[in-house]
Amino acid sequence: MRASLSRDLVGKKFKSVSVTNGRVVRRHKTAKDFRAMLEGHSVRNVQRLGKNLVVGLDNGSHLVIHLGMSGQLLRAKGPKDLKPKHTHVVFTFTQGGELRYVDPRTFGELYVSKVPSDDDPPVELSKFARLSIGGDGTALRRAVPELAHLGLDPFEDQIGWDRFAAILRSRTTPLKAVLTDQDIIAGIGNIYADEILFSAGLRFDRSAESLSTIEIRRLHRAISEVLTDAIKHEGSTLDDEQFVDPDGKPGNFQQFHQVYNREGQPCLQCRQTIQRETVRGRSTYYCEKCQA
DNA sequence: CGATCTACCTGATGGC
DNA sequence: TGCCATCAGGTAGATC
Repeated sequence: MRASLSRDLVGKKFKSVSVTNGRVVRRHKTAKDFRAMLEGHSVRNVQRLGKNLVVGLDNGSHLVIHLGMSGQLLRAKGPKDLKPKHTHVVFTFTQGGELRYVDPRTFGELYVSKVPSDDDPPVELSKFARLSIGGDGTALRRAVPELAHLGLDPFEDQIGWDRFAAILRSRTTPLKAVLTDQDIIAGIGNIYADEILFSAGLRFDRSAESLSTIEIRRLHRAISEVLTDAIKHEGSTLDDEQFVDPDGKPGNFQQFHQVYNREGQPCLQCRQTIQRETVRGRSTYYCEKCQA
């Protein structure tokens, strides 16, 4: 998503922004306020931190977009292109073309983070983000304080497996809860948590502190490996075709899922039947033979 | 402090 | 045909 938007948006200027469902800009007092912070400004870059897309503007402010469960960003040629149901925001560019935000469940949101000012108190990084030893994540958090609470981003922050070990050692929480806690590691959701745990050969309900050094290194490796693969195959689109890129194109990584959405099917490693369990209201898929 | 629950929404699907 | 329950990529904020 980030790469596709970057190719498309950099250098374009927001001509007008229309908001037809104020809920998706709920951080702003009014939709008008949101519009005013964008109109007349051009896009400098498109970055990402965790699950947030961060569109940098020419005045130093940032448009942040989180797709939630059902959000889509879709390119359109112009206003005569048929608008999908649940189109809540339309960005029109002076160079022509539109970008629409579509979101049936409205769990996603968009907001413009103010230009950082010198009189602002210094941004307080999250406990885990402070462990980063490099990357662009820290600069991004300072530029967008709303994202400072996020934990380590597997690509935007650098962290060795030894520091990763320190994060796990301090917690009795089940592994899956650690992986999906955005304030610890940013960017992993329900699908990728299950795929990462399978790749690492670890059960979702193992206590984080119970991992041996070898297991910690396997998990550390699995996080980058699974996410790198998923990005290479442009993400996971399930049967309802909800996740699509800005051209409406679905991803392909679902074809490579080892466990997610494969209840009752044979494990691709050992032929054992994949199990599904509901944990805190969400599905968890795993192989009881490959994951210990 | 950390861990856990709830509410926020619409739509698809399946049983009766 | 309708009615009801269940499930779906997420997380802020309340509460334990």
